Amino acid sequence: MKGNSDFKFVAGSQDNVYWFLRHLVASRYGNYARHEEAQLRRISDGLKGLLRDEAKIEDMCSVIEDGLMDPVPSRYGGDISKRYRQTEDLVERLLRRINNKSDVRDFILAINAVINTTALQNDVKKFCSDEVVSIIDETLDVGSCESLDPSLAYDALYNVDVGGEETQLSEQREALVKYIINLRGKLGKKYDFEEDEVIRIVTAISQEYERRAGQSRSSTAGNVLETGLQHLLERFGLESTGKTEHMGDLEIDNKIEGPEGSIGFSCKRSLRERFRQSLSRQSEIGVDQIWFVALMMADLSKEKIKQIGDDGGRIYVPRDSYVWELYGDQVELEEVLYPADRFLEDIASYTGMKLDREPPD
DNA sequence: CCGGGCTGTTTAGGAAAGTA
DNA sequence: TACTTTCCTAAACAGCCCGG
Repeated sequence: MKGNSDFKFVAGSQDNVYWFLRHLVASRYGNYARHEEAQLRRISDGLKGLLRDEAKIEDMCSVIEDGLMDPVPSRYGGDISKRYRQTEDLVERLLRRINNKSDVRDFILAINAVINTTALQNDVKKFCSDEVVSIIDETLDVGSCESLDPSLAYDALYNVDVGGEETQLSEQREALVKYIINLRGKLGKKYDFEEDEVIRIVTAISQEYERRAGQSRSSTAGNVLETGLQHLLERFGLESTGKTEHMGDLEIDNKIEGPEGSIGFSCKRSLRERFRQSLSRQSEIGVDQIWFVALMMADLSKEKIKQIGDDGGRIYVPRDSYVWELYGDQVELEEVLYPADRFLEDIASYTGMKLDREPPD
């Protein structure tokens, strides 16, 4: 523990690279790798010099501590800055693992790895609005059909979701595989590591990379659906705000205001506990109803559907889903549960707008 | 097995601070 | 004053875990 006690937990060094990576990225330590890449390079160069000169370990630790703290402003708004406190914690966690020269070498390896994998993450081709638009247009058969079919709207969103998942994951994996192949060669030749040491380092990097990559996939998935819904509405000439709105803890992804009614939309892959945020507050956001589009049936319990209905919302599910098969004809759910192929036409009739089925030139 | 309650990393966007 | 940068918070979930 940090503090005055004499007890010190002595960590094993075999997972050094993993922990160094983890700490350099952790948000509780200020996400140092994202904010101070250039400084990490300087620290790494400095340490390499000290290793060559056979400097004392204490001097290397000072270089690490001073180097990490140096670019971080200590005060903010008359108080100690949050980043400064986070960086102090980072230094403490790193230094307790650095006791000899091979720990320093591991730290240098971790700095290189974190800089390289951050670059990989940034360079990976994102599944962006161009791809969303083309998958939706292909599903609707825009270009070859004489009249757009609104019943394909849900299929289009579903295809976007599946395509996004596939694309993003395989791009991220491809980048990692290339990097690891290259690194593995270097670790064997340049550093003379044993095979099991190489594997410990390579898996540390992979494990940490996936932790970050997975989080970012989750982030972009929501955006992809929002983009998809907006494009669908545009294709069928339904004018919408196209932007998410926050009213305190309440969020909707899109909004349509027609002459006869207004709808707030909430697109979700799955419907977890947060959907309640959007409900029973329609008036605050200035819409008559909130409609949900959920792609995954997995956690759509009857209780949840009822709750959406009690708050005057609707949810659209595909006709060939088990949810529709079981609940589709239940009188108590008829005001809340609707088949997905009616989604766009229901929007038009509820808001008093007209669907434009004309394919673009 | 389920659902509630929580993780961590990401992004967006607002407030505060810095600069021309 | 107007613009830019920095700091910080909120919210999302191609998530996670565990008690009843």
